[in-house]
Amino acid sequence: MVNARRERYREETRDEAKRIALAQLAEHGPEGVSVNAIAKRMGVTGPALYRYFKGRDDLLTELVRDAWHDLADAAEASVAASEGLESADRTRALGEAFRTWAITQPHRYLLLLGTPLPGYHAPTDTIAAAHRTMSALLRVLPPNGDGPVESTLDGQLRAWARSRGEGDLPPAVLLTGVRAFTRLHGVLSLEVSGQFGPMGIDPALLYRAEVESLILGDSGTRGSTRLSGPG
Amino acid sequence: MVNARRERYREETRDEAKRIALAQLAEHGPEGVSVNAIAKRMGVTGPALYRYFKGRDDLLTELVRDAWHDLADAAEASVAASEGLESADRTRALGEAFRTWAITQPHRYLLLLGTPLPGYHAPTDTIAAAHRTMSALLRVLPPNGDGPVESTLDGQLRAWARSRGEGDLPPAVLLTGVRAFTRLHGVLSLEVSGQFGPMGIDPALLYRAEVESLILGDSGTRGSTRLSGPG
DNA sequence: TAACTTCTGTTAGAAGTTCTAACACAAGTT
DNA sequence: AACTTGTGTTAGAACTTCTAACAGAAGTTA
Repeated sequence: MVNARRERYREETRDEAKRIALAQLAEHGPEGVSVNAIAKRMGVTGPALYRYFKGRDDLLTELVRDAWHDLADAAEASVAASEGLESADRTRALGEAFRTWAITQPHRYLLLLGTPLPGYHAPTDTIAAAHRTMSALLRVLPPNGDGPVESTLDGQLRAWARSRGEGDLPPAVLLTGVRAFTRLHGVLSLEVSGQFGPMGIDPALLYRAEVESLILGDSGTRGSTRLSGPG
Repeated sequence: MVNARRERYREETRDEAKRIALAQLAEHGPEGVSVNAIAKRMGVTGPALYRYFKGRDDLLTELVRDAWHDLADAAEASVAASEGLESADRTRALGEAFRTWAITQPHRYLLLLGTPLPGYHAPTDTIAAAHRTMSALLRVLPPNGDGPVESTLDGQLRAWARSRGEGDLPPAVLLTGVRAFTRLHGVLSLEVSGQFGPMGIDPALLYRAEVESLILGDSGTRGSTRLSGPG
């Protein structure tokens, strides 16, 4: 039988370590997350932390896991809060929520979607959390996708939808969702990695322009099926 | 007076070190680039390499610099090769060239546009190389941007164009270029970091869909000026 | 040719890192 | 009270970056 007090203490210790790791991540980047340094800040010696994490990789994987869940929670919260509004405003709300989540903790966003960690492989519950985020997006986007989709892609989208238990959604809608994500990520990714800095362009304006184009649906869902040149 | 033979040897040594560093980067990621290991593979001791690079950061900065120049060269080569073709086909060609460059050396793409290196600051010639890439894009994209642009963004785009000696291009065209880049990067970034793997969706199809939407110009350059919701 | 300077390599070592092994002791269970 | 489990310690191996001091080769100059 497991002791509850010990279990609670263990969880608190793990949380404290992760909190400090997150601070290190923000300050020095992924390479700067040091088990030894975390332990020192906690007032214990380095090897003590190996009772709580298998190693550095395990600790980082945990941070990735937590971040995905946190992002999914934020997305779902936005969708819940915008219930009753029209699709355009719900999309704007989710778009802002997504961007806010990203730019208030750029290091975390990059942990999820930047350069992958060397030996990292996503645990299944992390993939599920990523799916939650995508589902939130699909729930608010205007249903502009209703045309036929190029056949290869059509099959892949159907298979993907089935695997996540949303086999009822038409491929065109799924495609709209995926493309919406890649477009928003395109701007956010460059913003959080500081690429717009030297350009003097406000990424918020670019980002909102993308959001509006998603709402207008003039974003090539028609053209998306044309995969080769004319003629 | 500088000795030419020594200078040449020095350059060769630097190149060899960078070649090995690139191999390490591909195999073990940015964290796996080790000065010591590079030296060992070259048949010298670790400290010897410090005659050629100030340190690890200096070496990595060099890799970033080279990669930007290489990418710009590839973009310009594509633009030169497609001369005479119509805009749509030139855009397709450049799009494919960009993607090919990225997916044949994902680690290098991520070095440029993934998680930034801790203490990295772009040298001026690197920024110039990035500008070359953008200029190539602007040269082939269809001139769909001719409407008015939201005033704040308009000013920022004008200033940006002036700073790179292309003050004659209208802001709407510049905006089209920037947004084209963010969209293509959105797909590529997720592809090279392996995010589409578990989804079972072929990123090439998504990427080409984005390219086609850029060609059709239905990508929200009209909607781009609407930065807030309707009334 | 001899002397001097510069370049390129060496070894030694400081200060880090991750992580394992062996040990000490407290906490919880039987 | 005896036993098991959890949590911490120190010691140490095998790495890392990077500096300091020294050795010798290469190139320059008198």
